[in-house]
Amino acid sequence: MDMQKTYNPSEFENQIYDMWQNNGYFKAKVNPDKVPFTIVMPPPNITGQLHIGHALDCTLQDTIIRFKRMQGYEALWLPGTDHASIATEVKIVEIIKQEQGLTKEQIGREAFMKRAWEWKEAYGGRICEQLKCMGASCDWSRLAFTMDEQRSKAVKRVFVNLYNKGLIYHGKKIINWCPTCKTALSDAEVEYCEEDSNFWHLDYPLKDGSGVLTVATTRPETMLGDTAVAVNPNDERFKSYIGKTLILPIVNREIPVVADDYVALDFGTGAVKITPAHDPNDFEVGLRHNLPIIVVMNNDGTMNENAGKYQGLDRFECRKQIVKDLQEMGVLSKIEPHKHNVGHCYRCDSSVEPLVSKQWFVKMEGLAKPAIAAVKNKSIKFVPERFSKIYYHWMENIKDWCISRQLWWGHSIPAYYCDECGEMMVSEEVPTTCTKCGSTHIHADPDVLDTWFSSALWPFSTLGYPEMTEDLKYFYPTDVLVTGYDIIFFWVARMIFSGLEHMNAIPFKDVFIHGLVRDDKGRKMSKSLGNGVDPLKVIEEYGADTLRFTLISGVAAGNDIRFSKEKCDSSRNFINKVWNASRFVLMNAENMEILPIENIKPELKDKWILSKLNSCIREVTVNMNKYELGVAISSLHDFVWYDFCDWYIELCKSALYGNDESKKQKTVSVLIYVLTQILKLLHPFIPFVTEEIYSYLPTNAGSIMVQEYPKYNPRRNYKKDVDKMNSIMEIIKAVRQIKAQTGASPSKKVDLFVITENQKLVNDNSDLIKKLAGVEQINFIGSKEELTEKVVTQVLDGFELYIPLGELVDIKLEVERLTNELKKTQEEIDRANSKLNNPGFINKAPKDLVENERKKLDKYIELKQKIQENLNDYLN
RNA sequence: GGGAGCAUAGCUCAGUUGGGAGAGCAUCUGCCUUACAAGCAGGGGGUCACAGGUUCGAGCCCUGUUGUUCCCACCA
Repeated sequence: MDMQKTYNPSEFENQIYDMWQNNGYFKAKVNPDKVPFTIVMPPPNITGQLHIGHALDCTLQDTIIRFKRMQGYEALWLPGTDHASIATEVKIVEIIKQEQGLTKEQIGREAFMKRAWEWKEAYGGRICEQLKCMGASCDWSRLAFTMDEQRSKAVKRVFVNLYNKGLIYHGKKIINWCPTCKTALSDAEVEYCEEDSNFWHLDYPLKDGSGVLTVATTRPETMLGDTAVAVNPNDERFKSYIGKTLILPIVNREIPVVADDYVALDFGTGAVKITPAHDPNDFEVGLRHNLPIIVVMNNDGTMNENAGKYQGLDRFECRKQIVKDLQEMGVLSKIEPHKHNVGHCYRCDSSVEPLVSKQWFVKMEGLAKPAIAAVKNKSIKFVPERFSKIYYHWMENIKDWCISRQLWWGHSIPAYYCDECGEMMVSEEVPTTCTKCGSTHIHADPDVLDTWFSSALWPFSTLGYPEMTEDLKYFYPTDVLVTGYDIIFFWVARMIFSGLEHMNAIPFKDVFIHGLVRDDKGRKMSKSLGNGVDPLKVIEEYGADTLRFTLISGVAAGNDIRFSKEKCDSSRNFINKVWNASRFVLMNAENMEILPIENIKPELKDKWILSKLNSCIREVTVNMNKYELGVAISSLHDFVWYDFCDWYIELCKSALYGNDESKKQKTVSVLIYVLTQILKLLHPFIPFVTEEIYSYLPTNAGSIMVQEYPKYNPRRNYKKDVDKMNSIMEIIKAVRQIKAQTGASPSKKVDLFVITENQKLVNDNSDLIKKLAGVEQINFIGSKEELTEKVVTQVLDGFELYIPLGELVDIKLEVERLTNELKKTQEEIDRANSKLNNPGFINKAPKDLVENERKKLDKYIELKQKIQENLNDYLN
């Protein structure tokens, strides 16, 4: 026994991780004799540092995969990282600026990519090393990267297939444009937030001089691109205006008044300026009325040549200037404060401009249908179920997905153009000659793909797609996807339709959704608040097991959890408890031959703990299968601490400290058995400390992580013995309670007089009662009359206890205690009576329940009578 | 505007087919009992947000109300 006296995780966590890895325990392979269980890791960004959210994600997945591995599945947890197009590009741009003082355009695309790859090689693996500190048991030999060669093949194949099926198209549409990142964004990448602004009312004069039409706008600078004003065809106020011509102020362009249902009668002025190039709705109106599209902004958010004298001004600068000019011209008739939603780039937070631009799109309608059906028909299950609603809503209202990005870091779009005839070619291989005119002057599409385009293929691209490999056949579909609710749209939904489209099979069976980790006050962790918790710091201070335990204890599917130092403390205390209990068992097991549990005839207390262990196993297993990790771990916590440590170990002490060697051997053997089961049960949650302790067990069979997980054994429920043991425990508790209430020292040995019909039970377990309750002698009496001393009384079900306490017996206190007991008992009787006197209950409630209630009533009536007798004795 | 979650002890939260309200932390009392003071024993503390309804019986199911958090949505 060379376990350290105190639990000190930093002394063994790293070595244990290396040991696991060196033994290849994380590796999974095609194994026809086993059932596969697969999780693909949501790939963290290469730019990312491990944060508490990763830590939660990682802990949940690792706990599940370790559980399944121990249950005998061929468990694969496949890790990888994401190239994170925008985030990484921003980072590299910064680096180049710092290193060389240059912009990306200045250093050029080739040099930029070279630098980016260098950075990826140097730092892209950081997060993996950090995951290892968490104990992540992923198969690192399969580490994938969304932009490596294999994944690039998958992306090309998918793009070309979709294109050939007509599901990808190149077209000029209105998209979300980030002027800072200078790229198009998908709808999902835009975050809306309410901002205070104004409604500027502008008077557009009629060409015929007969008056003005007033429009209201929140973005006056876009008026430079107006090509019409729309009114509702049913709006009596404006019927006469329809078809007339207005003169657009400043620009002096003639624009028509058109009628369109889109215009609401009861909002704004009832007349809407139409800027097809800069507003999604206006774009639609423009299409319906064949309006010209005039783009007035550059890619960086400055005004372009179509903006006339405003050319070169930033869009917000231009807004101020135009408002001022319009005001001076007398066109601005009203400024009304107005709150409205403004879209922001999810990466850089600058406000997004809707812009007409030529981009690549995925046609969503056909892809969405089977993806919806897969969840509807329960092929894929969301846990908790309510997230399927969110999924449906998004999928049912989905618009075409803009997948091209005007960035450099990412998958190139496999489209090529002939310089001479302009023919477009889409293929996996780079074409050398134009398929139409035979020219060899060909250039590639400059755009890259949305990062999520490659992430969407993750469950199969990581397993060998586009080749139908053995891995792919065996491990796909994967079993569960574990992720936060924040990326259901970005990722989960897209994986589902991609899997169905390209693999013709769902990518995973379950989607286990977890929430956000918040700080101790329930606030989101953020850089600006400075309330972020660095998981690596927590590991340093408490160890990875404590961090894992803390994260899982709070978790209920889909709910956010709060993280606090206090929770870490209590988790650490629990692990410390396990550590010390193990140490105690091992100390007693020294130089002792351990008997196999099958060869031991269990005593009452053994049957009790084995039954409790058995129900704990059931609880844990049932809840793990429901992804209720928080409930599972709390069952374990309670069993280990209360049943095993507080009771069972204490119950064993009289045997351990006695002289009967065979009894001692038997006791130690049961202790070792139960401890071993506990360690195995705990291992998926707190892998390091359980491995460390397991290695000290005389009976250890190698590494705990490859042992079989405990199974529920229906034959090991000793119900009657559990009841008997409970009676003994009740007696012990009663004596302790009496001591505490009378102020007797806990260490004071007392004599116990018992009236019972079950003397044998008490006799057989007298050593336990003596040891745990601090009792000197147990005497059986027939009636209270036999007692000569002043006593304190406690009436239990089947046992009347009397303890002579000499001068500590305070009659007044006793009367008070017994009166109180009497009151409680009477309450129970009343409660039972009110139920049993209710004909509805008697007739409609289940029979056993009614029967139970009757038994309780009888029991309490008897108890009451005895308490009353005792009370009367004191009163006399 | 639509949808979802949450509301239970001082604090953080469990409570899964409806059948006597639970844990951790905090608090109070007493214990250094040779695994553990990061501990042990004993205790106090709750109209389960509010109002109705279904039921013999509701923290749990239904309806409404209030408070709160979040998601979605083009109202210029």
